Amino acid sequence: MLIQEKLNTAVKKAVKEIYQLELPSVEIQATRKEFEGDLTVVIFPMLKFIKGNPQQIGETLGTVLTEQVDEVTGFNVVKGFLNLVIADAYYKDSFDEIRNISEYGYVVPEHGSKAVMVEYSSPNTNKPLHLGHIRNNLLGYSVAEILKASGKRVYKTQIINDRGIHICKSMLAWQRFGNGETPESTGLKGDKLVGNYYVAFDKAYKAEIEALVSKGVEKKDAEKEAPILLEAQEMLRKWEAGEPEVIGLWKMMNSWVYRGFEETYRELGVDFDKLYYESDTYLLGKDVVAAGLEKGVFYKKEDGSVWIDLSDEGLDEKIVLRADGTAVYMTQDIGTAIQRVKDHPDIGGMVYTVGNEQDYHFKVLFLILQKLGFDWAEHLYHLSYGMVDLPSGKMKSREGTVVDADDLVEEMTGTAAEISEELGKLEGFTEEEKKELYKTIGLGALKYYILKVDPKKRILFDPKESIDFQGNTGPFIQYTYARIQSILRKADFDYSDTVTAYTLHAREKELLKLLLQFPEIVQQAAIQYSPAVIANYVYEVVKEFNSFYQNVSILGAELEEERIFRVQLSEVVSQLIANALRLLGIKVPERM
RNA sequence: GGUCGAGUAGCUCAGCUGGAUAGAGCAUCUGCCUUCUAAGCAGACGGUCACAGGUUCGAAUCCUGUCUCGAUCACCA
Repeated sequence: MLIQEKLNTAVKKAVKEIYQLELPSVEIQATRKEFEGDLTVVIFPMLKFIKGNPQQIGETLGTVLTEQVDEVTGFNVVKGFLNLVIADAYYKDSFDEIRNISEYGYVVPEHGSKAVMVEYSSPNTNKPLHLGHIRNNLLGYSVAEILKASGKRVYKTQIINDRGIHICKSMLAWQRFGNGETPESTGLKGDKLVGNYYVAFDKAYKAEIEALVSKGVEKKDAEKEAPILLEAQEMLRKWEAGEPEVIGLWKMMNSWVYRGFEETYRELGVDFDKLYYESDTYLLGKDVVAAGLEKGVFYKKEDGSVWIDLSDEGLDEKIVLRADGTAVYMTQDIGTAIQRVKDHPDIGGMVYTVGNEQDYHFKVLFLILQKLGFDWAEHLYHLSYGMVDLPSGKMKSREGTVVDADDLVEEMTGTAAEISEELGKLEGFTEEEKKELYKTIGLGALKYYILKVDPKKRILFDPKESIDFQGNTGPFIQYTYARIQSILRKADFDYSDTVTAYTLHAREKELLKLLLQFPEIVQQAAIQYSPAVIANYVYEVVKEFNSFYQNVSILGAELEEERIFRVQLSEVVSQLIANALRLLGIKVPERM
């Protein structure tokens, strides 16, 4: 049993015996470093029930707890805080337990439990991925891993926006200006090539608008009448009609993009269990709307369009089907959600990793699904995150003001290489191994940089100020892992046996306290859908370990039991680092 | 205008289910590599927790109002 729970009951029991009172709760927290003790019972909240001065109550309770709870070996009272000293043995015994758990902190999902589907990435197939997508991918992937570790079964998915007017724009531009270029003929990554034509379209479109305006057409009208836009719209109609030539072009260009995306995902280390394509799902949802009409969830306006009234929930009316019977975005999302549960009947909830610009959309979507009466609709979560902005403002693909995902990864890898070579600790590494290591470190820096920030905060990314490799960073944490591996390689004695009757060094005790928190941290991160919780925790552990490492001799300790225990402790810390970083999608190096 | 989110050290961020003197990193400055990897350690400097009220024994944290920034309120996705 955790000592906190034990203290909780002991305090309640003591209060009952001494004051004849039932305490509803007891507040126990970690003792602050500047005071002596390990755990602190806060007396103040009890004053509502117990009359008296906090100092005295503290003294009384401290005496009783020391007598009745084996683990409590001493206490002191400062103002209304009862600081308890917990026996080394408690921490030491707990350590010996977790030492033998292979994935300490992780919970194995129960067989037959409900699954969560986590959606992330969901790109358009007309342009390459950029820094905004990176945040989305890293967040979604990490939250999926965290949910898994917290004991949930998880499906990772994305919906690929592979159709629509924006796709037709790049298709049309390629048809017009492409001269038959392919990724093979140009040596360009497929998504980059297609993205270039999306930009080319925009350029041509703007030129046409300007030409029209100079002929005296109003700008607003010009934007609607530009021939190239009309042609793109016509192409979309042809696509919807299934015209073979357009479909062929569409398939070809999308396949280029997919190959490009796959490469980026592989580099980033994210993956998916199931892919959905908008071209398959964009017609879904209409039958659900019909059913909802019958149930009275929706209503029809005179022009035939279908709406839902959410004014009772403080929202507006929202259209769910156009007058001509075609679907809107909302219709699709309703249909897709239902389709997903049809495909995976074990789904009990879903997480949508989508930027905060769509907060309203998801609020409405979830309400609609609830009103339609699906039981899983109670467990939908919009993992909303802030935009990644540049000092110059928003990233815009059309205007080329984006930080390209591949470029950024390459840059980070390059920086990692520079620093590594400067430090020159990689004797005996093959070129291949070095490349692998640089990627591990570069990605570690990037991923940690993005994930340590609370998802809902926006990130201002300044390309000129490169991401740090020192301090509260991914590489620092990786470095600590590598350091420990070095110790383990050098520990040429048998350290498998449990050390008994050991007096903990103050820094060892601090480390053990932190280690014991990990399972709770994983749960907290899952409840809050926040990789930042993991990131901040692992940083704290690593800082504490480095302090220990620098101030306490491990392999050079005088006593054999010290050497053994400290190597064991180091090993457990390194496993914890690896397990925590895995939840962030960050790899650990054996050397660096 | 309505709604939602953010505002903490020069910069980037923790802390937010109320608890002790608000913590880290970067930057600046001081020490520490003949001892387990100095991407490190030890320390210094740095704060009107946007502002004003309120609740409380106690508020960065909860409530109200104000200000600033962002998003959103489309038969776009």
